[in-house]
Amino acid sequence: MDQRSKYRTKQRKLLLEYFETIPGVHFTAADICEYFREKGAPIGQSTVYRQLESLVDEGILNKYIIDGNTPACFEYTGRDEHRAEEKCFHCKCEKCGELIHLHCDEIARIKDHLYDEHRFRLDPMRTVFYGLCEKCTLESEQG
Amino acid sequence: MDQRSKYRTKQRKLLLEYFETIPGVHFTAADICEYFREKGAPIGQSTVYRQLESLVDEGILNKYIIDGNTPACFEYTGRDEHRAEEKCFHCKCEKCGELIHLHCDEIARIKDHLYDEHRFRLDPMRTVFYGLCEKCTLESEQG
DNA sequence: CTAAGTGCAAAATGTTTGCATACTT
DNA sequence: AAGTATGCAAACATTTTGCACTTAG
Repeated sequence: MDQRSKYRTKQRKLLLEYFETIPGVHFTAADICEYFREKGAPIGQSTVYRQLESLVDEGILNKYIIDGNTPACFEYTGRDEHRAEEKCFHCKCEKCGELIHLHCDEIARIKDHLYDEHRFRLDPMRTVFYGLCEKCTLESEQG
Repeated sequence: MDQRSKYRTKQRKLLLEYFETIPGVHFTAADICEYFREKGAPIGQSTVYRQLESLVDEGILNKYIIDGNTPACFEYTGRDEHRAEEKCFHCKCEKCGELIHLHCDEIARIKDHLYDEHRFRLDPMRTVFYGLCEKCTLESEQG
């Protein structure tokens, strides 16, 4: 389970530098491979997968699974305390893919409920609420 | 998108008969294949996948995608309004991988909150709460 | 020098598909 | 008879792994 990186390799630096230029943008492992291949500085796909895993583990990237047959989506959110913040949760629209960051005390209630009633320790940073955003709800209600 | 079955084949009947004996239970496509193989009446895996898809489409089964590397989970809820019951949610332990299936009114509150306060229509079937199960919580607090 | 990371190619995994055959209606 | 479903094996897509080699500390 200890997936943290210990060495500052060239590949890791390249990846981080790139991610910092695209905060909030969604990308797949394949996107990253392609980007560096086209740039003329290819990074092996196993390295990409391994670094992505590390970065998720370190909390530098978020990982979202849209559905089982679609490649996993990643997103750079920064290294900061952003995720230490316990009042933050994420909603992802199943239709347009929009990722919504919410700040709200309700998450604390959910967390307490899960622990008190079900002995489950919720990890709010890891949990993504799927559903429909306002825009897509309206669209699908009309036609 | 029209995945509905038109013929009542032997395989479909066998599947439905079995599902009716395990309402609320989680199973994967592989589980089903194995069950019928061991029973001495094997059903081809493509048939299993195709029937599962149909049954989800017809609203007879629910399908849950836990994460990209885990097989999809299905659950029989019945052919009736039963399936409109949205009191079910899923917790996945990040450590041991256990999937916990909870029936609880709280999910309705979360759903209402997300809609009332954030205009987000939660899809409880698609949403998985990540965290630590009781066993793993205890283990990590001690050893 | 040692531990960790890289990258290739191969394996693993879960699911879908092509097609000849068999079954439903 | 016509339309649909089956089941095998092969194809697919994504991700993981084994291993020899390279690199960071």
